[in-house]
Amino acid sequence: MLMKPIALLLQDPSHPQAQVCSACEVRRSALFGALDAVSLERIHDDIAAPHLEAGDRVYALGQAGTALYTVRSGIVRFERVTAAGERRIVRLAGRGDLIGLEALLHKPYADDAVACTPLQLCRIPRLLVGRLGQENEDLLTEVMRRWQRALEQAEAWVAELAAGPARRRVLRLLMLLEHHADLQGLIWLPRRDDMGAMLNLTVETCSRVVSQMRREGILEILPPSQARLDGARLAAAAQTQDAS
Amino acid sequence: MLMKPIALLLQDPSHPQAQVCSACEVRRSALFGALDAVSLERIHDDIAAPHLEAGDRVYALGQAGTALYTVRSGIVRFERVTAAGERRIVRLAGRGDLIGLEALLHKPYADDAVACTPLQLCRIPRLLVGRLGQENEDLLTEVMRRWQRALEQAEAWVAELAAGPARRRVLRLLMLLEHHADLQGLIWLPRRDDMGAMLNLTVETCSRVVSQMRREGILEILPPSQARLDGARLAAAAQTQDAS
DNA sequence: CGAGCCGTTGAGGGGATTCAAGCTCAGTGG
DNA sequence: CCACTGAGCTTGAATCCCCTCAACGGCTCG
Repeated sequence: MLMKPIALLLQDPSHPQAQVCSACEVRRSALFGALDAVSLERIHDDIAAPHLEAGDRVYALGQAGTALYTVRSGIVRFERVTAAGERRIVRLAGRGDLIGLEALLHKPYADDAVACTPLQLCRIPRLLVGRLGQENEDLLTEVMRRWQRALEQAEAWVAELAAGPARRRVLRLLMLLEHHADLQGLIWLPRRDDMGAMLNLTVETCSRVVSQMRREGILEILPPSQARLDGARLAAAAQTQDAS
Repeated sequence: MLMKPIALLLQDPSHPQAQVCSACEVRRSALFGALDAVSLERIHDDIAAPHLEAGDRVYALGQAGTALYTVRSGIVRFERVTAAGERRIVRLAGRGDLIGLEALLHKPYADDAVACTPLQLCRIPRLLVGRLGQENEDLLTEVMRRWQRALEQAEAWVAELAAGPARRRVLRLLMLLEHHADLQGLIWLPRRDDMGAMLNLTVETCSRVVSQMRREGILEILPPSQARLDGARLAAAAQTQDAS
């Protein structure tokens, strides 16, 4: 059978998902960046692209997961309730990240995954990855890369965000959020209680520290839930903080 | 070619490592538990079984890793230095755990890995896993399972050990160490400064809390660096702590 | 316009840190 | 044999940072 040229294939209206995938701005960094166009063709029908609002839940802890998700835009937080009954946010995922990997292992999800901002996802059924993985070595390597990435982020969270004085924790969080800034250079500024759940601080302390930084010109608050950072002052403040 | 019976194969003195592997007490839970005896035969020559003392380093952050390790006995800690220059322990690994997974991806190690107790390891060259992985689907699944396990442990660390009052953090740490208890029911009791690096507390605070728990009969300190836990009192103390 | 959510600010108290001193114990050498 | 030493652990006292409790303001929405 003759194979169509890739350009035509990806514009074929009989493969509506083809256009989404080929146009996907995160394809280079996304899971299926490891696939060639021919492999890509076969998967279009299986992928949905749900859209969520801030606060919506992607999946729930304990749920028997049958899919993973690529984050095309927006930020996802992973949270769980501690043995002491407190809500804690243990990690964030952003554009290009692959979440819900545990579904591949037929394990229930290990956390609640919640949208922090409006969210564009690609829903990838577990079986699809299993099928492709048998033929395509690179795909499995790519999956393992994502696992390692998540692990490193979780460890960095322990080291950088869970320790030190309140001001330093907030500074480090802002530096992390800076990496998820949108095209206009705006960051998502979490609600104070979410900050608290991330940094292990109270709402009041978060509010005080953020307000202080606003007065110092480190950030400019732009409702709703956004802010513009002054990178230079932020870096300077972090420097000062770490020196002490 | 005729295959030898497994029992003979594994006792074959021409495969000295065969005896170690077949007798390995962690084989059921170890990486190569996914392999059959025939596959197992081929790998013996490639595996070394180093022995380390407490304080020795398994590998260093940034090192270009060419091997992963199975922990046959003992406890390993993963530590890194924060941007603020403080040493932080971000995770532990114990018997049956597979460490240094990032070597599979040709990435440098993400942390320092240090022996907390005398340590028996199996050193598994990266190339060996790559070779076996191409033939054996289950092996790769098993590797991914380890990755997920490490991720869940890191997230649990954030949620349970990095938050709450000092007494609760120490209680939770003891409950974690309880899972790594040896045959006599003794746990590894970290030095106070290591506890501090795990729980984000000062040496003095750790000392005060541990001493208090010793007076309460929750634990009995047995130098060097060991202790016997009173499981019931520990659980009761944790219960009380979480209720508040 | 009142209700409710979210953020902010103040005052007071508490738990961890800081600073400091003394303790135990193993190793060393006179 | 024992004084000496240093590392690790413990304890005390003072300080400080964050938490708790409380009140208030801005905003959205019914």
